[in-house]
Amino acid sequence: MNPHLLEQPHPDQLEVFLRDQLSMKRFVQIAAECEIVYVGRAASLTEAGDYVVMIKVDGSLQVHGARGVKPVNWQPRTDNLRVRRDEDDRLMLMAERVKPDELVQITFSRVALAFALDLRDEKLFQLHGSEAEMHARLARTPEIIEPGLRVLEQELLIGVGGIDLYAMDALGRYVVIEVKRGKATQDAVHQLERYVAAVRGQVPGEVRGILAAPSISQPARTILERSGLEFVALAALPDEAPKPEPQAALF
Amino acid sequence: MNPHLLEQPHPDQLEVFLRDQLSMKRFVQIAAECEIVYVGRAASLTEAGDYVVMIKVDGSLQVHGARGVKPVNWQPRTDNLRVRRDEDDRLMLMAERVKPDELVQITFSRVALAFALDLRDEKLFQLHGSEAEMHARLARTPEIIEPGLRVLEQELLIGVGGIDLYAMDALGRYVVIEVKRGKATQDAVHQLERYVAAVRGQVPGEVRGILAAPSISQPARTILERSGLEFVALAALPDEAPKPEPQAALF
DNA sequence: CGTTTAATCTCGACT
DNA sequence: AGTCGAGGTTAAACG
Repeated sequence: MNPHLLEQPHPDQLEVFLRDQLSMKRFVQIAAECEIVYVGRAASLTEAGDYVVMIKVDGSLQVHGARGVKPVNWQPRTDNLRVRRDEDDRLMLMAERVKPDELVQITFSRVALAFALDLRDEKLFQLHGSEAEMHARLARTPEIIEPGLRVLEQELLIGVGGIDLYAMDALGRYVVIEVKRGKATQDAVHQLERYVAAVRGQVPGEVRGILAAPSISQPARTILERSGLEFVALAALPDEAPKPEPQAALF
Repeated sequence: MNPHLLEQPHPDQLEVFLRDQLSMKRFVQIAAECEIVYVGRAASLTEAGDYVVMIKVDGSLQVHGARGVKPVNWQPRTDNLRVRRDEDDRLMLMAERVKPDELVQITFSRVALAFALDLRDEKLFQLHGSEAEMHARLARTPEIIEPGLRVLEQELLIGVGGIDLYAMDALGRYVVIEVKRGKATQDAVHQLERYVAAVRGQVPGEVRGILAAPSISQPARTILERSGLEFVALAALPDEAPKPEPQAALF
């Protein structure tokens, strides 16, 4: 990874370092006292304090505070990354984005640590338990939802979105199925309503709407029943990975 | 910030370092070749590769790859953070959460850099342009939406959610207003529909529904008009912060 | 390019 | 503790 490291660098030193390392598109971090200004979709102002700035090889920038997974400020896709000095000769880093028009501007006061790394690109990443996997499983075994159900389409695109599963029941009625991997909310009911309405405008006869999820919130159930739609509880998928034995906890 | 720094530490050295620094609840980072396993709401597996692990004072953990604002793996509120050795004597870090039951497990192979910092807690952070601010502004000056409008309630809670603004128009009709800070989508229309339906069940007479946003998507406008609801375009708030002059871009 | 949807969404507020 | 809704959501997929 070949780290390049600076401890308590002078601003001149850090300026050269940032220009070099960022133009080489290396992974760069700066731990420093700084203040941050953001202007764009919204606007934010952060008093001078301790933050860790992370700039990745794709130009994405994030500023982390002491707590939480979410950065205090960020820029997902920077178009222009600039280093300059302000009127008091403090070093500034500016991350600009064109669309939407946004700017994150960091002014460094005391810098504790800066480093750059060759972070080789990410390796294979596998995720299991996504909603897409649930669709596939239900399409293979639709009897989980209801006996006699035949799946006609998966991810059927209509004008207003995509129907997770489009099926026909044992009595020959069309069935629109919306699948959720977690507890179904009112939003999910609205999605289903929209899809059912769209299908009713397309095909003759009765159209059923089924929300399939591990569980459903009470308000969601209320509006679901009021709309004449149905809920089917899906059993949670069993976890296969065994947990390692407990150890002394650090906290 | 008093950084404590290790370059290419031996696993024994890193183990002691992690136990010490994490029990002191300092901000800790490790840049290393490692593999990551996650099991919980979903499950993921990452091949050995270069990642940067960040552990904050609140126990939150995130593992960053070469690209993107989002971490590859994370744990927002860790209940137990443990360090142990695997059967091949490689150092492992485990971040466990009880509710929901989740585990992120990192196995380190080659460690390039590790450090700990005293990251003093975050200073004042001000955000402007939130939806809450828009509510307040519209409640103060409802004539922006329509002449003769009187706001009766802000954030009125009904069974199925909260009405942003509840008002009465010049003709004495109740008006339900849903405010969005960005372009209004179909979801926003559904929310408004839900609130209007709830109010119609409570009060006599006509009830209007207004979606107030800077703009609206075409599909949203279609379903809005089909439901007999209205859209009012809000002028965007002017940006006050002036942009600094352009400089040579790094990329 | 706009729109839609999923996400291990996170995070805060409120019942 | 559960639920809802905002978010500078991010990011991917699709027309």
